[in-house]
Amino acid sequence: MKKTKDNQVELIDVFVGLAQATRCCRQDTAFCGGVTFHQFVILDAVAKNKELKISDLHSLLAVEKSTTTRLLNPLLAKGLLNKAKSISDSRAFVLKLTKNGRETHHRVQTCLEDFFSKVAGNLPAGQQEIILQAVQTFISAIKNASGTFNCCS
Amino acid sequence: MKKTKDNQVELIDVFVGLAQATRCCRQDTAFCGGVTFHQFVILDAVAKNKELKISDLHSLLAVEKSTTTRLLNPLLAKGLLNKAKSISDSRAFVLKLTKNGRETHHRVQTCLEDFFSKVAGNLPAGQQEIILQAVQTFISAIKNASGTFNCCS
DNA sequence: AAAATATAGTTGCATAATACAACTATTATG
DNA sequence: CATAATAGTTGTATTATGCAACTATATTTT
Repeated sequence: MKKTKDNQVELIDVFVGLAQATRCCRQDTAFCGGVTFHQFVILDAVAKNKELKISDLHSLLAVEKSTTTRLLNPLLAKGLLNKAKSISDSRAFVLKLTKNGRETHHRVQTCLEDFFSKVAGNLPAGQQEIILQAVQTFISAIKNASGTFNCCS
Repeated sequence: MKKTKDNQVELIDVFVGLAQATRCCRQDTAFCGGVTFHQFVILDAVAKNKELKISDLHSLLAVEKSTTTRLLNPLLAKGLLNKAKSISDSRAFVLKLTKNGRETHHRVQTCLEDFFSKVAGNLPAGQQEIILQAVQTFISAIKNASGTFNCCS
């Protein structure tokens, strides 16, 4: 029982800490170069995948499909992305970076490098990999727990 | 250069993973027992601290003070918390749990124990502590990086 | 002590994110 | 072919959020 209690106490602190730390990725705040975190995630996904469909973004962003539509809108309006009907499935749309979008993506990526270098530099030397792997393991644990439990639904 | 690039690639994935995993703590979604994550954090902070002032919550929640006011409102309206002028500083208010608030806090805590047990159970046996410490280290690294860099402001 | 400054908290305002439900169009399955 | 499933959009309502302006009180400076 003590053990469980301890786990809980630590875990709530970890969750609070995560909420505090990830505030820098908050949606409405410009992350880098006038682009929000979600917007960069979208640009980056499109940059890394040819033929990325809108439906691929739902799980990446972990939002409802209507939210994906609305997160996409400003990027389309700013002319950073193009939407074209998929040839293999005419319900779907394929996303591409425009020239402007490629430039923006590159610019923001450079900006992020600075931030990520700082984060990495704040980790104990020689332990970066171990720590990042531990964080990934923790992320998986949360996802699996949410899956079966749907996070206290 | 390669190293930096690798760090960035991994870090963006970690940040995306965090955004996905912490979606279960999203503000507007009931976390446990009809209470959102932030609401639980508030209840928990009040439960653990006598004489907790509203201003103590700003940093805990990592939000602007006006947002604290507004996150508090539903809890006050539901009669889970009491607000009383501090005797030591009559600008400030001290928060207390009501009877109802104590019951709710206890109920939600029990609900969270289930979730946290599942999370802990998904971590490799014998490595829970190490992993949680690594996550805490990572959180600190982000916070420090945001501090000097204010997250790409 | 008076004046200037800082802090605690609230409210007006505007905006972003978000989900759910209902809808259209298309594809897949019985 | 009929039914069900999927891709995506839009209407609607709610929550979260920050900034700026404001009141009231406390602290610091002169």
